Amino acid sequence: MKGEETRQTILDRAVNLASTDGLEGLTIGRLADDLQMSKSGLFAHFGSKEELQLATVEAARQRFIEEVFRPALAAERGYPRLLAIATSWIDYLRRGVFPGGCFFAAASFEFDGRPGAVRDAISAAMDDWIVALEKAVRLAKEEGHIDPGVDPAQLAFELNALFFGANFAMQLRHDSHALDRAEKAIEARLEALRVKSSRRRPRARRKIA
Amino acid sequence: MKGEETRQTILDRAVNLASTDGLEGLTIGRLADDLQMSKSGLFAHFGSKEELQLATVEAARQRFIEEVFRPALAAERGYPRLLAIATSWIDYLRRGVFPGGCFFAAASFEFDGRPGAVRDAISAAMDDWIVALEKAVRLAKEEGHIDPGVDPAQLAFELNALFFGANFAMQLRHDSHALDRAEKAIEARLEALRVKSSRRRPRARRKIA
DNA sequence: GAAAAAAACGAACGTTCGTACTATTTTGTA
DNA sequence: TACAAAATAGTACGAACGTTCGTTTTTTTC
Repeated sequence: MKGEETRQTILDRAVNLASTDGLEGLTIGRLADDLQMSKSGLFAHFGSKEELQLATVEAARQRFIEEVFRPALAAERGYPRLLAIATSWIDYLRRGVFPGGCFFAAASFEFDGRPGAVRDAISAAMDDWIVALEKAVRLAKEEGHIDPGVDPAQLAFELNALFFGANFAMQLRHDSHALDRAEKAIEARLEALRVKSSRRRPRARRKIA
Repeated sequence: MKGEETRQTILDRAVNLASTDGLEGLTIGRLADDLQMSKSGLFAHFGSKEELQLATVEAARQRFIEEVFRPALAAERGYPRLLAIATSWIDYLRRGVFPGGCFFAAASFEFDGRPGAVRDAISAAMDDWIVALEKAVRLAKEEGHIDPGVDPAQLAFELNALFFGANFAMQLRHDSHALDRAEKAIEARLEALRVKSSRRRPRARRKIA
């Protein structure tokens, strides 16, 4: 059982390293040096560079879910949860959960041009995330909390774009207002769609444009 | 004068390669093979990998200005030009000016975690771009075309975020609606800020929040 | 068209990459 | 505590990395 423990330690470090230097910049030799273990010993845990990368993506996914998604699920379904997810994302960047900013933002832009299993894994993870965002929007609609005319895919697209914009402004430009700007934009966008009615309208049906 | 010509050929190819594989993934050997010239012959043009990367960033910047910014300057100052810049960006992605999507989106996320001259160059280029966006917003305000309460930095941030979001959805997710969504979001955002008055109000003064 | 300058080449350097083997140490269990 | 199994280390490999150097080819200039 020692193996699994070591594996987790390796992946923890790998995720951090990859978030700053990229999944390609993540190298077995450097990772081993960093953890003060032998290249071959580390290598044996994964069998190939690609497997290490895949495991790293999965580990990052777990961390992301734990740090961003799970906490937001505590908020009650509908508008509160939608807002909670968005602010949770901003907060996750603020807390510096990954030292290089958002792991998946970096990974997405690094691998969007190359084929292969790693790219597929990143793509699948991001699909899950976007779908989760869309679902949150849909639930808010069904609860009658937001304008029934809202297109979940469109709103999810815009929210996700603001996340990337925040990551960019913070990490590359060191813009200290980056998170404030993103928060402001998100809140304005969501607030504008909000239905003020005190009457609940669950099961609202309407085909979106 | 043959040298300069070759240099340009190299950089053209380098920019394309880097837009898909990244500036670190761009390797002198592969680039030389690609152009059917010797590693050393190519190398001599730049003297170091870093200089090649810097020259590549600069070449990409020229291309970006030529393909995105310059055409938009044809639109008359104020709201039309602001909208032109935004739609020009979308169109530049649609035309596939860089084979791997937006060069600067990729470069920004690749280098936002590493120090050095290359990162600085990318950062400077993006600064110019953001400042240009802000200026377009400011001019639209001064022309009285949009709500005088608009914060140029905030709006530039949001527009840029939508660009990145479009690039992400298109390149990684192969979402065929990516550009439509971005366009829709941009137009909605700008249209909402628009001042419908037929009366021109140049020199509108108002401190923004 | 000869001489000078610039550009491109080919081979080799030392280093690091991912990976393959075998040996050694550590761990869990009978 | 002995023994099997699992985990880690050590060594070596071929390939590719960025870089250097001396030579050859091409271009420019007089």
